[in-house]
Amino acid sequence: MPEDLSRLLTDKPSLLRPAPLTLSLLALSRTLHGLVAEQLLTLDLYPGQELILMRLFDRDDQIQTTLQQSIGLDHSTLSRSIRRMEDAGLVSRRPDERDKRAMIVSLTPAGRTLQPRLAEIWEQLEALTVSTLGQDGEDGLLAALETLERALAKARRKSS
Amino acid sequence: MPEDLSRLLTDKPSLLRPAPLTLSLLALSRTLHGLVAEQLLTLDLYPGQELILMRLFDRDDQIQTTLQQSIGLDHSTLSRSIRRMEDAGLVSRRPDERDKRAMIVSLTPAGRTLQPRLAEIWEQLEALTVSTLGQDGEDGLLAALETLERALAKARRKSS
DNA sequence: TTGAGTTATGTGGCTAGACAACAAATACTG
DNA sequence: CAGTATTTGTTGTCTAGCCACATAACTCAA
Repeated sequence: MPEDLSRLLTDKPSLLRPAPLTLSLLALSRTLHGLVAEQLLTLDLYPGQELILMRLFDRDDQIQTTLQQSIGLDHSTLSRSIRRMEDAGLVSRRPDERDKRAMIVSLTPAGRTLQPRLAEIWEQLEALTVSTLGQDGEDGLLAALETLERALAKARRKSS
Repeated sequence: MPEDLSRLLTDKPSLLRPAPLTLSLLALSRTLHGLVAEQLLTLDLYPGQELILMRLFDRDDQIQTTLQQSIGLDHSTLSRSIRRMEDAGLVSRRPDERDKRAMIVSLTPAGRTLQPRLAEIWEQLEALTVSTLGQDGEDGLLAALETLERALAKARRKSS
């Protein structure tokens, strides 16, 4: 194994050195995404599919567009993801009787099976972060993250 | 415009309610990614390409594998991204004389042009986050994020 | 020197995600 | 009521990113 691994990890691009917070956020974002993807793969899920499942856990039999709006991804992304989840046997689709354009997405028993296992993943992640930071540090971080998220979301809306 | 937008935004999946920190991190991660992608697109860059450019800004004429190791993406991802950047005229590639397997990636003048514009994007992002949090809150958040990132990276290494 | 192992890169195939174009059904409006 | 506009969903095409496999070149040891 390369013993200069730590050197590589701390070797950050100099363009990002004047932006330490942005750099940290980007690094954390990437690591988190990889970690989540890794955990989801143990359930044969791909990133993004868990968002659909969690919405259906809360309320089953939803119109595709309703799911799309609550999740915030593009409708074309949802269309394809849901089709793959249908192929995988996690959800089923049927046309709405009243609005023949709409498709109602429902959980299958196999899809519902994933609920406790998904909950376990989030529990483990939360336990890991909380134990890393300590309960006190966690509260402050949580507030800061939420403030930041709102500000960034606002900034994104403005520029679009 | 839908006036229940705020309701939708605060309508979080109940599975993630017991994991508020994880939820915040995921939400922030997604928003940040979208915001960065949006900014990069103004430079005709796609997410991930800026990582390659920043490494080349720091040190030009790098072997592809060296770039890959410092960035941490899969070599196949780098291979394709660099080829597209070559097509776009941002970098050039030539085989190494000594090691005929290796490809040396170099910035073109057009690629170097992006350095100040990329720096500007990071500056704006940093200014946005700092102004949102305040200088004091920023320091604490920065420390927490770095601690978290290390812990998550470690957790990911362990499980793989 | 010859042959096995390693390394550097590329390619095929899968996923997510965005945008654009389109069809079908519904809603609205003159 | 007829025609237009909006909504819903699908598909095509681009990007990133991963894994698995293949190829060429280098390294090292017998």
